[in-house]
Amino acid sequence: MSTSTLTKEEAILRGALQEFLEHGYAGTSMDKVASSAGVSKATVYSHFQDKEHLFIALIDQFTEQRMAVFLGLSQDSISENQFQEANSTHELKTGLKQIALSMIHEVSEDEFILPFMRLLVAESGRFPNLGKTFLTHMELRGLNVISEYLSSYPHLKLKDPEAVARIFVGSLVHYMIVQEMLHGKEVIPMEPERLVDSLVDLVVTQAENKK
Amino acid sequence: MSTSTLTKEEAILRGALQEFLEHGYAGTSMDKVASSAGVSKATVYSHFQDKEHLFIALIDQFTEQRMAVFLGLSQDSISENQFQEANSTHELKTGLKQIALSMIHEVSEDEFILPFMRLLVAESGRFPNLGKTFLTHMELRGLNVISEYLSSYPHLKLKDPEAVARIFVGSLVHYMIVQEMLHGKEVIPMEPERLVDSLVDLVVTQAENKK
DNA sequence: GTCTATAAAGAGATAGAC
DNA sequence: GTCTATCTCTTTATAGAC
Repeated sequence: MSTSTLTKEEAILRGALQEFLEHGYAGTSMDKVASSAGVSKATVYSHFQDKEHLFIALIDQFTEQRMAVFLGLSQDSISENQFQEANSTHELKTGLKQIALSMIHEVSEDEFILPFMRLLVAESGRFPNLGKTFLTHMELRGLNVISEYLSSYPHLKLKDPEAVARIFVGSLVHYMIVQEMLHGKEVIPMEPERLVDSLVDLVVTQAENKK
Repeated sequence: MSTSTLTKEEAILRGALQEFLEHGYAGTSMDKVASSAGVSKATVYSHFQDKEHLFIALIDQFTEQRMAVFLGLSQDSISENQFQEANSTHELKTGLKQIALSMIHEVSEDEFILPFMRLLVAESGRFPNLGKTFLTHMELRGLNVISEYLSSYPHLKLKDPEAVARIFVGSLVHYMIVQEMLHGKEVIPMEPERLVDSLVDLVVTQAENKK
């Protein structure tokens, strides 16, 4: 899909994405959005009531897009792991490790995710629905994927798979917030494998011992 | 310490704290800082070069203050738990649970921590030193406290206590980000005890099984 | 140091021509 | 729908009096 086929509205949303992700809500001017989109400011206002509506429309669109991508990915992850259904703890470990590393990989590959999360955290105080929408559409789905994956292994009799899913996802998200968003790589470095190995160990070890 | 004994500079920093925490960096005007501090704008500029320097000075001061409080707290936590040095896994569980719950409690008690973390995440892209300072002065210390606490229990032969400390702290921080900052309480609720119990179980269970 | 007043630039939003 | 030009208010920052 080339730039020349963009409608004005798509161009505006694309320009808005770039500006809002880079400068935040208050730090973004409608002038910059317009010039980044290659249209006039009046055109922006002919498509979107005001700055706030543009912002919300942008976040909604972005969340929806990412959700589609994410759903595709998690489908893949599940089916990749489902043909290994011999359910040894070794395979569970491999599966969990793969899921964790691919989560980390996906975030470092995608140039938009980190600034988007930054914006989400920054503005969910003033725009509470931003956080809620993200959580119900993205986070909850991610938690369910992990939770069901954990529950599907009979050896792993977890008391509370939903809570463990939060721990699993939370450890990884926090790791990325610290390492990437707060520049922890430079001041408190830790290789992804170290975190992931310990995480998978904590979740799976008890199953090994009960064997 | 009453308001009347504040120097102008202290008053400015206090006003700046309120405004920046509530409206973010770009969303805060020097006019509002001045009026919130009860001084004129020119006075603000006589103490601080410009908005950026004021902001950085504020964050540094706040980080230093909190660090002092935090160091006091973690001293307490450690000594509270050190007289229980009979090191049964039951006591380890109790100690970890207490640490986790007091972390969560502390955050919900303190009206400044959440907005501060929001601001930190929001602005550490444009001000990388914000994140780095926070991590070296606060996060790293917190991780070390947990890490040393974990290492101090002989039954718990963790391969990598530092990584486990990240998982421990990360799960809790992520939980608070989701529940409090992104308003997860209202859309994907989960009681603190559920998370903490599972977390402590994951960390300690393997020690129980090796007993 | 501290104030009032103001300069100079940038912001959100709209009018009016095409 | 789309543009240029503009209105109006707010912003950062400073000049000058006390």
